[in-house]
Amino acid sequence: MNSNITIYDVAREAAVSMATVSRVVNGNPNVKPSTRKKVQDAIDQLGYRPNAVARGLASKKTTTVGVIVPDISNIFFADLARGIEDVATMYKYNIILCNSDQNPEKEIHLLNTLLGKQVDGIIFMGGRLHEDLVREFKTSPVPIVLAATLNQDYDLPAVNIDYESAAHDAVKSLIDNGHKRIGFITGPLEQQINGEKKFAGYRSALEEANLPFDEQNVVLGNYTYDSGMKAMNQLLELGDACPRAIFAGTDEMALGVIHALQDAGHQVPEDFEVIGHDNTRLATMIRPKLTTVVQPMYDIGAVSMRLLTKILNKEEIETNNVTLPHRIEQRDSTRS
Amino acid sequence: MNSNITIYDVAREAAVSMATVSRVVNGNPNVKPSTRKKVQDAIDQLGYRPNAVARGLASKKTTTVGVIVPDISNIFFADLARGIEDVATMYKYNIILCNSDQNPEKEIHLLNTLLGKQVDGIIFMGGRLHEDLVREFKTSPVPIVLAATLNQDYDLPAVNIDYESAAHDAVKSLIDNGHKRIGFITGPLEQQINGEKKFAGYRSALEEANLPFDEQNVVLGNYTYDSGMKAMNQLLELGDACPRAIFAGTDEMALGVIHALQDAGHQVPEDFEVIGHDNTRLATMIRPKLTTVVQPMYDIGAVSMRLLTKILNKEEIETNNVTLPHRIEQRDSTRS
DNA sequence: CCCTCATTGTAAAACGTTTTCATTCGCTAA
DNA sequence: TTAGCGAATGAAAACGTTTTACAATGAGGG
Repeated sequence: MNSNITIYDVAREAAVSMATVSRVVNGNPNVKPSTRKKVQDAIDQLGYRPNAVARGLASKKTTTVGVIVPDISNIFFADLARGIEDVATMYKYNIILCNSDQNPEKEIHLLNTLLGKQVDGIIFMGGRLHEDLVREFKTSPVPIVLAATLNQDYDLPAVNIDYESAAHDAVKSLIDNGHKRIGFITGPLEQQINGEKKFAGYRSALEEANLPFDEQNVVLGNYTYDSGMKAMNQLLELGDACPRAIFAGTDEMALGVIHALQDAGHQVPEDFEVIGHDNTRLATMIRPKLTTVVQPMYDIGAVSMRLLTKILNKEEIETNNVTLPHRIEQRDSTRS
Repeated sequence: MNSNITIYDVAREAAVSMATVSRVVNGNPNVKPSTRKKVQDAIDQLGYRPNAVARGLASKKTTTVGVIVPDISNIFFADLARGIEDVATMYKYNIILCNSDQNPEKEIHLLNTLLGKQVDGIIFMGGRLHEDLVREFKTSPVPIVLAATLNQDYDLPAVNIDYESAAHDAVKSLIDNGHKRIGFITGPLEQQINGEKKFAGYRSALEEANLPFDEQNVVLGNYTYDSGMKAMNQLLELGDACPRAIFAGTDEMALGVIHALQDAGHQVPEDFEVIGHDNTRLATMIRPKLTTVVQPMYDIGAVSMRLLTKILNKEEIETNNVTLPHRIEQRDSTRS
């Protein structure tokens, strides 16, 4: 257990060279079984624990990957992180976790810190990729994969779902239920996923059904419960023109929407239908249970990490840009 | 930006020795301003980025701490992690995050992995401390602090709230509202916090009010929403003997309780009063909003990390065992 | 003008591994 | 018997820092 036992002590104890000890520790097959045993015994007896830092210096591999997320206390990113961690563990990697708060300067700073720590790779998640960041990514000495994050040119490894088509499907399901006016509560438009993809999906579904686009049906939030409530209340002020079907960009906002409606004396789904996005655990913790687009965050995390290991192991890779399937989970906040 | 620039390259570029470069990088004052500038220029021009692994080997400090939590995807631990990370950043540490799933073998394995990686310290959270683990903790070469985790002998650094008194207060508030029978839905009793502390608080509040303890009013759950529903439904089967006031061990279970009641056609707080524990974000995402004991997870994380830095810096420490204040947040699931 | 001492810089030894290359050993085949 | 060969082992050089011990330089006091 003592931590000042070095490979050299083991070598002396087992009467071999440190190279041989190293071979045993690393499972190198070129060791005679009898010496292997001798060394293993010495290791057990001394309680030797290899120093990963020294190992990292000598081998230039740290078996550690950096993970940058906006905010781990958000259930959404926490799920992602768990997916990453699980497959990291599977491949014997550890995770250095960092919160960026979506702050571009902090993102760059964190990237540099991680590179300084010689991580073997990085998984990044953020709403918007500042061009400085992309430049740094492209010159990075270690591979970087984007999780649930789009980059303009699709030239970085990334794992996403098809946000446009997901939004399209959600809005279409509302239209199919007979709605002519659909409310859309989304996150900041400068984030590509909201501003381009989800928004495009919303519009294309309207167009497809020959419904007019009306700017006042679109309200911006910041992903939170409160912003969802606020957005819905704003919509409610439209009076008769208020859409009776709402597509919210996150589950948390959808909960806010539902509660805003209930607080105003409306029934969901009888008077208003609402559909969320992400399928976090929250979705089943509300009455009525929330119909939502499932974005499999855990899977995105897991697949991102798997993709990273493939790159690290130089395995054959079909595509750098993987798109995971989405679907709509029908629950009780919409009429089926 | 190139990562194969070493301190030696900088030294050559600036025409000084590597020791001087090291001094500049580490802010050692014994460097003439003019040389400092010369070195800094070389660093900037070459895009030198110190290798933290080499630094760690030479200095025996990695500015990295390990964090072991049961499951980061649980909103509760995620909050804790954020608290830890924030003050870690403040003190220039990074976090290696690990999920233990409360599995004793995994906990020991993770501990050893972290020690192998030469972390400067560890923050641990887990429901139950297996004695093997405690033994390892006590012989650890680096300091370990427990976050929201009790250990039998209170001889390890730890940050908690007074769970017994918190539970007592919660139950008492229910009694003060006129209830004679109080339901208690808690987590696994082998976890000290549930089995000893919260339970003791529950009983002492009853005793204080001269109310009888009735075993059938206590139901075990596993912290989740579903287990909360199930537990409440079990209580409901008591018919007329069913307690009309419930103290749930976590917010998530409390949500389950409320929904179980509502699904059965009861009104909260008119027919039943419910009080939760933790004050996670969930508490305000339900109707009625949840009255709950606030256990400040973010603060516990932050204070744990601060305590760890104090130990690492050998700062003066009042007490190894800090108890943070708790309080009850009155909302709408109880009558005030 | 010499001596001493503080200041600044240098050289080199850690730190604990992995890895390269050479060497030894034990056999087999000639 | 011995040359030849592959497998097993060892010696020592990296890896990129920090740190220690010391040398050189320069300033100030006598």
